[in-house]
Amino acid sequence: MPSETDTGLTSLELTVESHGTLASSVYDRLRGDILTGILAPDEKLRTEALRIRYGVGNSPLREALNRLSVDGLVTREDQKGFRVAGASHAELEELVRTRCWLEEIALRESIAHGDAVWEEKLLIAYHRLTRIKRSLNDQQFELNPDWERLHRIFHTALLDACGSRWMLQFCAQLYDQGERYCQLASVVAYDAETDGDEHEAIMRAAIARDADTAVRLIHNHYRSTQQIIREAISDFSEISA
Amino acid sequence: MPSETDTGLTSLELTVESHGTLASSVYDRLRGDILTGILAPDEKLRTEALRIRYGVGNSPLREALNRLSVDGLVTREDQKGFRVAGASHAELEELVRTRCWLEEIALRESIAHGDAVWEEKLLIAYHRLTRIKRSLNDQQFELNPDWERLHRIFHTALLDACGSRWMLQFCAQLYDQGERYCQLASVVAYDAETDGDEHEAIMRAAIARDADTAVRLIHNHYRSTQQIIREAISDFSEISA
DNA sequence: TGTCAATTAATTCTCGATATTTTATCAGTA
DNA sequence: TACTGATAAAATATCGAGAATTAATTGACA
Repeated sequence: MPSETDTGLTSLELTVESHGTLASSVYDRLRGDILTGILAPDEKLRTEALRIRYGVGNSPLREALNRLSVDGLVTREDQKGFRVAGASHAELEELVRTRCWLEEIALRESIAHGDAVWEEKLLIAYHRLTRIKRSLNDQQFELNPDWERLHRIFHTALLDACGSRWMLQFCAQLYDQGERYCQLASVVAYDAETDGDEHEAIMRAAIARDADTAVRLIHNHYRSTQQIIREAISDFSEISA
Repeated sequence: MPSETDTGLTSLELTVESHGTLASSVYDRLRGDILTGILAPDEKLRTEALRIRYGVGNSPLREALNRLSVDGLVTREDQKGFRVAGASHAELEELVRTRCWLEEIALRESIAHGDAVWEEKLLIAYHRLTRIKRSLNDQQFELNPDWERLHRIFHTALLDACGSRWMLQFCAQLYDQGERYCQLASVVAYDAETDGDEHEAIMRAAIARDADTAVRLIHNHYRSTQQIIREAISDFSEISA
Protein backbone atom coordinates (compact mmCIF):
# COMPACT_ATOMS: atom_id res chain seq x y z
CA MET A 1 0.00 0.00 0.00
CA PRO A 2 1.65 3.25 -1.15
CA SER A 3 1.82 6.27 1.10
CA GLU A 4 -0.16 9.41 0.26
CA THR A 5 2.62 11.22 -1.55
CA ASP A 6 3.93 7.96 -2.90
CA THR A 7 7.48 8.61 -3.90
CA GLY A 8 7.80 4.92 -4.34
CA LEU A 9 10.52 4.88 -1.73
CA THR A 10 10.05 2.80 1.31
CA SER A 11 9.51 4.71 4.49
CA LEU A 12 12.58 5.63 6.43
CA GLU A 13 12.25 3.08 9.17
CA LEU A 14 15.64 2.02 10.30
CA THR A 15 14.52 -0.65 12.70
CA VAL A 16 12.99 -3.24 10.47
CA GLU A 17 12.95 -6.67 12.03
CA SER A 18 11.04 -8.74 9.55
CA HIS A 19 9.51 -12.05 10.49
CA GLY A 20 11.24 -14.12 7.86
CA THR A 21 13.03 -17.41 8.20
CA LEU A 22 16.14 -18.02 10.25
CA ALA A 23 17.95 -18.84 7.02
CA SER A 24 17.21 -15.38 5.63
CA SER A 25 18.21 -13.76 8.88
CA VAL A 26 21.55 -15.50 9.07
CA TYR A 27 22.02 -14.79 5.36
CA ASP A 28 21.73 -11.07 6.06
CA ARG A 29 24.07 -11.17 9.02
CA LEU A 30 26.63 -13.31 7.25
CA ARG A 31 26.50 -11.08 4.20
CA GLY A 32 26.96 -8.04 6.42
CA ASP A 33 29.94 -9.55 8.19
CA ILE A 34 31.60 -10.35 4.89
CA LEU A 35 30.88 -6.90 3.45
CA THR A 36 32.33 -5.17 6.49
CA GLY A 37 35.39 -7.37 6.41
CA ILE A 38 34.72 -8.85 9.82
CA LEU A 39 35.01 -12.13 8.03
CA ALA A 40 38.24 -11.73 6.06
CA PRO A 41 38.80 -12.77 2.43
CA ASP A 42 39.64 -16.44 1.99
CA GLU A 43 38.71 -17.18 5.58
CA LYS A 44 37.49 -20.70 6.12
CA LEU A 45 33.88 -20.84 7.21
CA ARG A 46 33.45 -23.77 9.55
CA THR A 47 29.84 -24.59 10.11
CA GLU A 48 30.40 -25.46 13.75
CA ALA A 49 31.93 -22.06 14.51
CA LEU A 50 29.27 -20.19 12.56
CA ARG A 51 26.47 -22.11 14.23
CA ILE A 52 27.71 -20.88 17.56
CA ARG A 53 28.42 -17.37 16.26
CA TYR A 54 24.91 -16.86 14.95
CA GLY A 55 23.15 -19.17 17.33
CA VAL A 56 21.37 -21.26 14.73
CA GLY A 57 21.23 -24.86 13.67
CA ASN A 58 22.83 -26.55 10.73
CA SER A 59 20.11 -26.24 8.10
CA PRO A 60 19.49 -22.48 8.04
CA LEU A 61 23.21 -21.83 8.15
CA ARG A 62 23.92 -24.03 5.17
CA GLU A 63 21.01 -22.53 3.26
CA ALA A 64 22.47 -19.07 3.79
CA LEU A 65 25.93 -20.20 2.74
CA ASN A 66 24.53 -21.78 -0.39
CA ARG A 67 22.80 -18.55 -1.36
CA LEU A 68 25.94 -16.53 -0.74
CA SER A 69 27.98 -18.89 -2.87
CA VAL A 70 25.81 -18.05 -5.87
CA ASP A 71 26.06 -14.35 -5.02
CA GLY A 72 29.81 -14.67 -5.22
CA LEU A 73 30.56 -13.55 -1.68
CA VAL A 74 31.39 -17.10 -0.65
CA THR A 75 33.12 -19.89 -2.49
CA ARG A 76 31.95 -23.44 -2.18
CA GLU A 77 33.74 -26.67 -2.92
CA ASP A 78 31.85 -29.91 -2.62
CA GLN A 79 32.91 -31.92 0.42
CA LYS A 80 35.32 -29.18 1.41
CA GLY A 81 32.96 -26.58 2.71
CA PHE A 82 32.80 -22.82 2.35
CA ARG A 83 35.23 -19.89 2.40
CA VAL A 84 34.86 -16.15 2.16
CA ALA A 85 35.56 -15.13 -1.43
CA GLY A 86 39.13 -14.10 -2.08
CA ALA A 87 40.26 -10.57 -2.86
CA SER A 88 43.05 -9.31 -5.10
CA HIS A 89 43.91 -6.36 -7.27
CA ALA A 90 43.37 -8.50 -10.34
CA GLU A 91 39.85 -9.37 -9.25
CA LEU A 92 39.16 -5.77 -8.29
CA GLU A 93 40.22 -4.70 -11.75
CA GLU A 94 37.86 -7.25 -13.26
CA LEU A 95 35.10 -6.09 -10.99
CA VAL A 96 35.49 -2.40 -11.77
CA ARG A 97 35.70 -3.10 -15.46
CA THR A 98 32.48 -5.10 -15.37
CA ARG A 99 30.78 -2.49 -13.25
CA CYS A 100 31.65 0.26 -15.69
CA TRP A 101 30.25 -1.76 -18.57
CA LEU A 102 26.99 -2.61 -16.89
CA GLU A 103 26.31 0.65 -15.15
CA GLU A 104 26.98 2.61 -18.30
CA ILE A 105 24.22 0.72 -20.05
CA ALA A 106 21.86 0.81 -17.11
CA LEU A 107 22.46 4.50 -16.53
CA ARG A 108 21.94 5.46 -20.17
CA GLU A 109 18.75 3.44 -20.36
CA SER A 110 17.54 4.84 -17.08
CA ILE A 111 18.18 8.41 -18.23
CA ALA A 112 16.52 7.70 -21.54
CA HIS A 113 13.38 6.15 -20.10
CA GLY A 114 13.07 7.48 -16.56
CA ASP A 115 9.90 9.42 -15.88
CA ALA A 116 9.05 12.12 -13.35
CA VAL A 117 8.64 9.59 -10.57
CA TRP A 118 12.14 8.31 -11.25
CA GLU A 119 13.52 11.83 -11.05
CA GLU A 120 11.82 12.46 -7.74
CA LYS A 121 12.94 9.18 -6.26
CA LEU A 122 16.47 9.98 -7.24
CA LEU A 123 16.29 13.48 -5.82
CA ILE A 124 14.93 12.21 -2.52
CA ALA A 125 17.49 9.43 -2.34
CA TYR A 126 20.23 12.01 -2.79
CA HIS A 127 18.65 14.36 -0.28
CA ARG A 128 18.48 11.69 2.38
CA LEU A 129 22.06 10.72 1.73
CA THR A 130 23.20 14.28 2.43
CA ARG A 131 21.37 14.31 5.75
CA ILE A 132 23.26 11.47 7.31
CA LYS A 133 26.81 11.07 8.48
CA ARG A 134 29.00 8.59 6.75
CA SER A 135 31.00 7.79 9.83
CA LEU A 136 29.63 7.15 13.28
CA ASN A 137 32.86 8.38 14.76
CA ASP A 138 34.40 11.77 13.97
CA GLN A 139 37.91 10.81 15.02
CA GLN A 140 38.24 7.44 13.41
CA PHE A 141 36.23 6.19 10.48
CA GLU A 142 33.47 3.81 11.46
CA LEU A 143 30.91 3.19 8.76
CA ASN A 144 27.38 4.22 9.58
CA PRO A 145 25.23 1.30 8.48
CA ASP A 146 22.31 3.64 7.80
CA TRP A 147 24.50 5.72 5.48
CA GLU A 148 25.49 2.55 3.71
CA ARG A 149 21.84 1.66 3.27
CA LEU A 150 20.98 5.07 1.82
CA HIS A 151 24.06 5.06 -0.37
CA ARG A 152 22.97 1.76 -1.83
CA ILE A 153 19.48 3.12 -2.40
CA PHE A 154 20.92 6.16 -4.17
CA HIS A 155 22.94 4.07 -6.58
CA THR A 156 19.97 1.82 -7.22
CA ALA A 157 17.73 4.82 -7.82
CA LEU A 158 20.07 6.01 -10.57
CA LEU A 159 19.63 2.79 -12.53
CA ASP A 160 16.10 2.00 -11.46
CA ALA A 161 14.43 3.03 -14.72
CA CYS A 162 16.71 0.99 -16.94
CA GLY A 163 13.91 -1.43 -17.68
CA SER A 164 15.60 -4.67 -16.69
CA ARG A 165 15.36 -6.36 -13.35
CA TRP A 166 18.22 -8.60 -14.43
CA MET A 167 20.41 -5.60 -14.91
CA LEU A 168 19.45 -4.21 -11.52
CA GLN A 169 20.19 -7.53 -9.89
CA PHE A 170 23.59 -7.79 -11.54
CA CYS A 171 24.48 -4.24 -10.60
CA ALA A 172 23.40 -4.86 -7.03
CA GLN A 173 25.58 -7.94 -6.92
CA LEU A 174 28.56 -5.98 -8.19
CA TYR A 175 27.76 -3.20 -5.76
CA ASP A 176 28.14 -5.69 -2.92
CA GLN A 177 31.47 -6.83 -4.24
CA GLY A 178 32.66 -3.25 -4.54
CA GLU A 179 31.39 -2.39 -1.10
CA ARG A 180 33.51 -5.16 0.35
CA TYR A 181 36.66 -3.77 -1.24
CA CYS A 182 35.81 -0.30 0.06
CA GLN A 183 35.37 -1.69 3.53
CA LEU A 184 38.63 -3.59 3.40
CA ALA A 185 40.40 -0.34 2.57
CA SER A 186 38.19 1.95 4.62
CA VAL A 187 40.39 2.10 7.70
CA VAL A 188 43.08 3.78 5.66
CA ALA A 189 41.22 5.60 2.95
CA TYR A 190 38.40 7.90 3.85
CA ASP A 191 37.68 11.17 2.17
CA ALA A 192 34.28 12.45 3.18
CA GLU A 193 34.27 15.61 1.07
CA THR A 194 34.79 14.46 -2.49
CA ASP A 195 32.20 11.74 -2.20
CA GLY A 196 29.30 14.09 -1.57
CA ASP A 197 30.17 16.32 -4.48
CA GLU A 198 30.40 13.39 -6.85
CA HIS A 199 26.98 12.15 -5.87
CA GLU A 200 25.46 15.54 -6.45
CA ALA A 201 27.11 15.90 -9.84
CA ILE A 202 25.97 12.48 -10.97
CA MET A 203 22.44 13.11 -9.75
CA ARG A 204 22.25 16.47 -11.50
CA ALA A 205 23.57 15.09 -14.76
CA ALA A 206 21.06 12.26 -14.64
CA ILE A 207 18.10 14.52 -14.01
CA ALA A 208 19.36 16.92 -16.70
CA ARG A 209 19.30 13.87 -19.02
CA ASP A 210 22.96 14.41 -19.80
CA ALA A 211 23.86 10.76 -20.21
CA ASP A 212 27.40 11.29 -21.45
CA THR A 213 28.33 13.40 -18.45
CA ALA A 214 26.65 11.05 -16.00
CA VAL A 215 28.46 8.06 -17.46
CA ARG A 216 31.77 9.89 -17.42
CA LEU A 217 31.28 10.79 -13.78
CA ILE A 218 30.29 7.28 -12.80
CA HIS A 219 33.25 5.72 -14.59
CA ASN A 220 35.56 8.23 -13.00
CA HIS A 221 33.99 7.54 -9.61
CA TYR A 222 34.73 3.82 -9.81
CA ARG A 223 38.18 4.22 -11.32
CA SER A 224 39.29 6.72 -8.72
CA THR A 225 37.90 4.56 -5.93
CA GLN A 226 39.87 1.66 -7.33
CA GLN A 227 42.99 3.84 -7.32
CA ILE A 228 42.42 4.78 -3.69
CA ILE A 229 42.12 1.12 -2.79
CA ARG A 230 45.28 0.33 -4.72
CA GLU A 231 47.15 2.91 -2.72
CA ALA A 232 45.62 1.83 0.55
CA ILE A 233 46.32 -1.87 0.17
CA SER A 234 49.54 -3.00 -1.42
CA ASP A 235 48.86 -6.66 -0.99
CA PHE A 236 45.52 -8.28 -0.24
CA SER A 237 47.14 -11.45 1.01
CA GLU A 238 48.09 -9.54 4.14
CA ILE A 239 44.49 -9.06 5.16
CA SER A 240 43.32 -12.47 4.06
CA ALA A 241 42.81 -14.86 6.91
CA MET B 1 46.45 -31.04 -16.39
CA PRO B 2 46.02 -29.95 -20.04
CA SER B 3 46.06 -32.45 -22.86
CA GLU B 4 48.93 -32.50 -25.35
CA THR B 5 47.30 -30.31 -27.98
CA ASP B 6 45.62 -28.30 -25.26
CA THR B 7 42.72 -26.55 -26.88
CA GLY B 8 41.60 -25.69 -23.42
CA LEU B 9 38.38 -27.54 -24.03
CA THR B 10 37.46 -30.38 -21.80
CA SER B 11 37.60 -33.78 -23.39
CA LEU B 12 34.45 -34.99 -25.01
CA GLU B 13 33.36 -37.37 -22.32
CA LEU B 14 29.62 -37.47 -22.13
CA THR B 15 29.34 -39.68 -19.10
CA VAL B 16 30.65 -37.58 -16.29
CA GLU B 17 29.43 -38.70 -12.91
CA SER B 18 31.36 -36.59 -10.45
CA HIS B 19 31.56 -37.49 -6.80
CA GLY B 20 30.13 -34.27 -5.42
CA THR B 21 27.52 -33.74 -2.78
CA LEU B 22 23.91 -34.83 -2.99
CA ALA B 23 22.96 -31.17 -2.87
CA SER B 24 24.93 -30.46 -6.04
CA SER B 25 23.52 -33.53 -7.71
CA VAL B 26 19.93 -32.62 -6.98
CA TYR B 27 20.73 -29.02 -7.97
CA ASP B 28 21.75 -30.24 -11.42
CA ARG B 29 18.73 -32.48 -11.82
CA LEU B 30 16.31 -29.86 -10.60
CA ARG B 31 17.86 -27.26 -12.86
CA GLY B 32 17.59 -29.65 -15.77
CA ASP B 33 13.95 -30.39 -15.08
CA ILE B 34 13.14 -26.69 -14.94
CA LEU B 35 15.09 -25.92 -18.12
CA THR B 36 13.35 -28.67 -20.04
CA GLY B 37 9.97 -27.54 -18.81
CA ILE B 38 9.25 -30.81 -17.02
CA LEU B 39 8.63 -28.61 -14.04
CA ALA B 40 6.30 -25.95 -15.43
CA PRO B 41 6.54 -22.20 -14.77
CA ASP B 42 4.95 -21.09 -11.51
CA GLU B 43 4.61 -24.68 -10.36
CA LYS B 44 4.67 -25.05 -6.62
CA LEU B 45 7.67 -27.02 -5.43
CA ARG B 46 6.63 -29.00 -2.40
CA THR B 47 9.60 -30.34 -0.54
CA GLU B 48 7.83 -33.57 0.31
CA ALA B 49 7.10 -34.37 -3.34
CA LEU B 50 10.60 -33.40 -4.49
CA ARG B 51 12.21 -35.48 -1.77
CA ILE B 52 10.45 -38.51 -3.13
CA ARG B 53 11.07 -37.52 -6.76
CA TYR B 54 14.82 -37.23 -6.34
CA GLY B 55 15.19 -39.69 -3.50
CA VAL B 56 17.02 -37.37 -1.15
CA GLY B 57 16.54 -35.94 2.30
CA ASN B 58 15.45 -32.50 3.33
CA SER B 59 18.76 -30.71 3.66
CA PRO B 60 20.33 -31.27 0.24
CA LEU B 61 17.01 -30.52 -1.42
CA ARG B 62 16.65 -27.20 0.34
CA GLU B 63 20.24 -26.31 -0.40
CA ALA B 64 19.64 -26.89 -4.09
CA LEU B 65 16.44 -24.84 -4.03
CA ASN B 66 18.21 -21.99 -2.30
CA ARG B 67 20.92 -21.93 -4.95
CA LEU B 68 18.37 -21.99 -7.73
CA SER B 69 16.48 -19.12 -6.16
CA VAL B 70 19.54 -16.90 -6.51
CA ASP B 71 20.02 -18.12 -10.08
CA GLY B 72 16.52 -16.93 -10.82
CA LEU B 73 15.12 -20.28 -11.92
CA VAL B 74 13.15 -20.60 -8.70
CA THR B 75 11.35 -18.03 -6.63
CA ARG B 76 11.45 -18.16 -2.87
CA GLU B 77 9.18 -16.55 -0.34
CA ASP B 78 10.00 -16.90 3.32
CA GLN B 79 7.64 -19.27 5.10
CA LYS B 80 5.83 -19.96 1.84
CA GLY B 81 8.33 -22.15 0.10
CA PHE B 82 9.52 -22.37 -3.47
CA ARG B 83 8.01 -22.16 -6.94
CA VAL B 84 9.39 -22.52 -10.44
CA ALA B 85 10.03 -19.03 -11.80
CA GLY B 86 7.16 -17.61 -13.81
CA ALA B 87 7.23 -17.03 -17.55
CA SER B 88 5.59 -14.32 -19.62
CA HIS B 89 6.15 -12.36 -22.80
CA ALA B 90 6.97 -9.30 -20.74
CA GLU B 91 9.71 -11.15 -18.87
CA LEU B 92 10.99 -12.69 -22.09
CA GLU B 93 11.25 -9.21 -23.58
CA GLU B 94 13.20 -8.05 -20.55
CA LEU B 95 15.42 -11.09 -20.77
CA VAL B 96 16.21 -10.69 -24.46
CA ARG B 97 16.87 -7.00 -24.02
CA THR B 98 19.32 -7.66 -21.21
CA ARG B 99 20.95 -10.45 -23.13
CA CYS B 100 21.53 -8.23 -26.14
CA TRP B 101 23.13 -5.58 -23.94
CA LEU B 102 25.47 -7.92 -22.13
CA GLU B 103 26.43 -10.16 -25.00
CA GLU B 104 27.18 -7.19 -27.23
CA ILE B 105 29.74 -5.99 -24.72
CA ALA B 106 31.14 -9.42 -24.01
CA LEU B 107 31.36 -10.28 -27.69
CA ARG B 108 33.08 -7.03 -28.64
CA GLU B 109 35.59 -7.42 -25.83
CA SER B 110 36.15 -11.04 -26.67
CA ILE B 111 36.78 -10.22 -30.32
CA ALA B 112 39.08 -7.36 -29.36
CA HIS B 113 41.18 -9.36 -26.92
CA GLY B 114 40.81 -12.99 -27.94
CA ASP B 115 44.07 -14.69 -28.89
CA ALA B 116 44.83 -17.65 -31.12
CA VAL B 117 43.81 -20.11 -28.43
CA TRP B 118 40.42 -18.43 -28.21
CA GLU B 119 39.98 -18.69 -31.97
CA GLU B 120 40.81 -22.37 -31.93
CA LYS B 121 38.53 -23.12 -29.03
CA LEU B 122 35.71 -21.37 -30.84
CA LEU B 123 36.38 -23.21 -34.05
CA ILE B 124 36.41 -26.57 -32.30
CA ALA B 125 33.27 -25.76 -30.32
CA TYR B 126 31.52 -24.96 -33.59
CA HIS B 127 32.87 -28.05 -35.29
CA ARG B 128 31.64 -30.32 -32.53
CA LEU B 129 28.24 -28.68 -32.65
CA THR B 130 27.91 -29.49 -36.35
CA ARG B 131 28.70 -33.13 -35.69
CA ILE B 132 25.80 -33.81 -33.44
CA LYS B 133 22.07 -34.00 -33.98
CA ARG B 134 19.89 -31.45 -32.30
CA SER B 135 16.97 -33.81 -31.92
CA LEU B 136 17.14 -37.40 -30.76
CA ASN B 137 14.05 -38.15 -32.78
CA ASP B 138 13.71 -37.42 -36.51
CA GLN B 139 9.92 -37.41 -36.52
CA GLN B 140 9.20 -35.36 -33.44
CA PHE B 141 11.55 -32.91 -31.82
CA GLU B 142 13.23 -34.26 -28.74
CA LEU B 143 16.19 -32.24 -27.55
CA ASN B 144 19.48 -34.05 -27.52
CA PRO B 145 21.04 -33.20 -24.15
CA ASP B 146 24.52 -33.56 -25.63
CA TRP B 147 23.67 -31.04 -28.34
CA GLU B 148 22.44 -28.69 -25.66
CA ARG B 149 25.72 -29.06 -23.82
CA LEU B 150 27.78 -28.33 -26.91
CA HIS B 151 25.53 -25.45 -27.86
CA ARG B 152 26.10 -23.91 -24.48
CA ILE B 153 29.86 -24.42 -24.83
CA PHE B 154 29.78 -22.73 -28.23
CA HIS B 155 28.05 -19.66 -26.91
CA THR B 156 30.40 -19.51 -23.96
CA ALA B 157 33.41 -19.87 -26.25
CA LEU B 158 32.30 -16.80 -28.18
CA LEU B 159 32.43 -14.63 -25.07
CA ASP B 160 35.20 -16.45 -23.28
CA ALA B 161 37.93 -13.89 -23.96
CA CYS B 162 35.90 -10.91 -22.73
CA GLY B 163 38.08 -10.63 -19.65
CA SER B 164 35.42 -10.74 -16.98
CA ARG B 165 34.29 -13.80 -15.13
CA TRP B 166 31.36 -11.77 -13.83
CA MET B 167 30.23 -11.12 -17.35
CA LEU B 168 30.55 -14.79 -18.25
CA GLN B 169 28.56 -15.75 -15.19
CA PHE B 170 25.79 -13.28 -15.96
CA CYS B 171 25.61 -14.38 -19.56
CA ALA B 172 25.48 -18.02 -18.50
CA GLN B 173 22.62 -17.18 -16.16
CA LEU B 174 20.72 -15.44 -18.93
CA TYR B 175 21.50 -18.32 -21.25
CA ASP B 176 19.73 -20.65 -18.83
CA GLN B 177 16.72 -18.40 -18.75
CA GLY B 178 16.61 -18.24 -22.51
CA GLU B 179 17.05 -21.96 -22.80
CA ARG B 180 13.99 -22.48 -20.67
CA TYR B 181 11.85 -20.33 -22.97
CA CYS B 182 13.16 -22.21 -25.99
CA GLN B 183 12.25 -25.49 -24.37
CA LEU B 184 8.78 -24.29 -23.47
CA ALA B 185 8.20 -23.45 -27.13
CA SER B 186 10.27 -26.24 -28.61
CA VAL B 187 7.42 -28.66 -29.21
CA VAL B 188 5.93 -26.22 -31.67
CA ALA B 189 8.87 -24.33 -33.04
CA TYR B 190 11.82 -26.21 -34.43
CA ASP B 191 13.78 -25.19 -37.45
CA ALA B 192 16.98 -27.17 -37.68
CA GLU B 193 18.39 -25.52 -40.80
CA THR B 194 18.59 -21.83 -39.99
CA ASP B 195 20.22 -22.43 -36.66
CA GLY B 196 23.31 -24.09 -38.06
CA ASP B 197 23.88 -21.33 -40.59
CA GLU B 198 23.57 -18.66 -37.94
CA HIS B 199 26.15 -20.31 -35.74
CA GLU B 200 28.59 -20.55 -38.60
CA ALA B 201 28.10 -16.93 -39.60
CA ILE B 202 28.60 -15.71 -36.05
CA MET B 203 31.67 -17.85 -35.61
CA ARG B 204 33.20 -16.64 -38.87
CA ALA B 205 32.53 -12.99 -38.08
CA ALA B 206 34.11 -13.41 -34.66
CA ILE B 207 37.25 -15.04 -35.98
CA ALA B 208 37.44 -12.43 -38.75
CA ARG B 209 37.37 -9.84 -35.93
CA ASP B 210 34.33 -8.23 -37.50
CA ALA B 211 32.67 -7.17 -34.27
CA ASP B 212 29.87 -5.14 -35.83
CA THR B 213 28.71 -8.04 -37.95
CA ALA B 214 29.00 -10.53 -35.12
CA VAL B 215 26.97 -8.30 -32.82
CA ARG B 216 24.35 -7.72 -35.50
CA LEU B 217 24.02 -11.46 -36.04
CA ILE B 218 23.77 -12.22 -32.34
CA HIS B 219 21.14 -9.56 -31.79
CA ASN B 220 19.20 -10.81 -34.74
CA HIS B 221 19.52 -14.37 -33.48
CA TYR B 222 17.95 -13.53 -30.13
CA ARG B 223 15.27 -11.26 -31.53
CA SER B 224 14.16 -13.77 -34.12
CA THR B 225 14.12 -16.53 -31.52
CA GLN B 226 11.95 -14.32 -29.37
CA GLN B 227 9.61 -13.82 -32.32
CA ILE B 228 9.37 -17.57 -32.89
CA ILE B 229 8.46 -18.06 -29.25
CA ARG B 230 5.86 -15.30 -29.47
CA GLU B 231 4.22 -17.06 -32.37
CA ALA B 232 4.45 -20.46 -30.73
CA ILE B 233 2.98 -19.47 -27.42
CA SER B 234 0.16 -16.99 -27.30
CA ASP B 235 -0.28 -17.12 -23.57
CA PHE B 236 2.20 -18.48 -21.08
CA SER B 237 -0.47 -18.89 -18.44
CA GLU B 238 -1.72 -21.90 -20.38
CA ILE B 239 1.46 -23.83 -19.78
CA SER B 240 1.96 -22.63 -16.23
CA ALA B 241 1.03 -25.21 -13.69
C1' DT C 1 66.00 -37.95 6.52
C1' DG C 2 62.21 -38.55 3.44
C1' DT C 3 58.27 -41.13 1.75
C1' DC C 4 54.33 -43.72 2.10
C1' DA C 5 50.57 -46.13 4.45
C1' DA C 6 47.52 -46.72 8.27
C1' DT C 7 45.14 -44.67 12.03
C1' DT C 8 43.02 -40.94 14.32
C1' DA C 9 40.80 -36.54 14.52
C1' DA C 10 38.10 -32.95 12.58
C1' DT C 11 34.68 -31.39 9.43
C1' DT C 12 31.26 -31.71 6.05
C1' DC C 13 27.10 -33.59 4.67
C1' DT C 14 22.75 -36.07 5.24
C1' DC C 15 18.75 -37.93 7.45
C1' DG C 16 14.44 -38.30 10.13
C1' DA C 17 11.81 -36.26 13.63
C1' DT C 18 9.83 -32.09 15.70
C1' DA C 19 8.34 -27.32 16.02
C1' DT C 20 6.41 -23.43 13.64
C1' DT C 21 3.79 -21.22 10.25
C1' DT C 22 0.53 -21.00 6.60
C1' DT C 23 -3.53 -22.57 4.27
C1' DA C 24 -8.00 -24.71 4.11
C1' DT C 25 -12.36 -25.91 6.34
C1' DC C 26 -16.44 -24.83 8.61
C1' DA C 27 -19.63 -23.06 11.97
C1' DG C 28 -21.78 -18.92 13.69
C1' DT C 29 -23.51 -14.23 13.08
C1' DA C 30 -25.12 -9.91 10.94
C1' DT D 1 -25.07 -14.05 1.09
C1' DA D 2 -20.99 -12.23 2.97
C1' DC D 3 -17.99 -11.83 6.70
C1' DT D 4 -15.50 -13.27 10.94
C1' DG D 5 -13.07 -16.24 13.85
C1' DA D 6 -11.92 -20.70 15.56
C1' DT D 7 -10.31 -25.31 14.36
C1' DA D 8 -8.02 -28.82 11.57
C1' DA D 9 -4.89 -30.06 7.93
C1' DA D 10 -0.89 -29.32 5.25
C1' DA D 11 3.41 -27.51 4.37
C1' DT D 12 7.55 -25.12 5.69
C1' DA D 13 11.43 -24.49 8.56
C1' DT D 14 14.51 -26.08 12.17
C1' DC D 15 17.12 -29.03 15.11
C1' DG D 16 20.42 -32.52 16.68
C1' DA D 17 22.39 -36.88 15.86
C1' DG D 18 24.79 -39.92 12.87
C1' DA D 19 27.08 -41.28 8.32
C1' DA D 20 30.52 -40.09 4.94
C1' DT D 21 34.43 -37.57 3.63
C1' DT D 22 38.62 -34.98 4.17
C1' DA D 23 42.61 -33.51 6.79
C1' DA D 24 46.13 -34.43 10.33
C1' DT D 25 49.07 -37.55 12.85
C1' DT D 26 51.79 -41.20 13.68
C1' DG D 27 54.95 -44.76 12.71
C1' DA D 28 57.12 -48.17 9.72
C1' DC D 29 60.38 -48.69 6.15
C1' DA D 30 63.82 -47.53 2.70
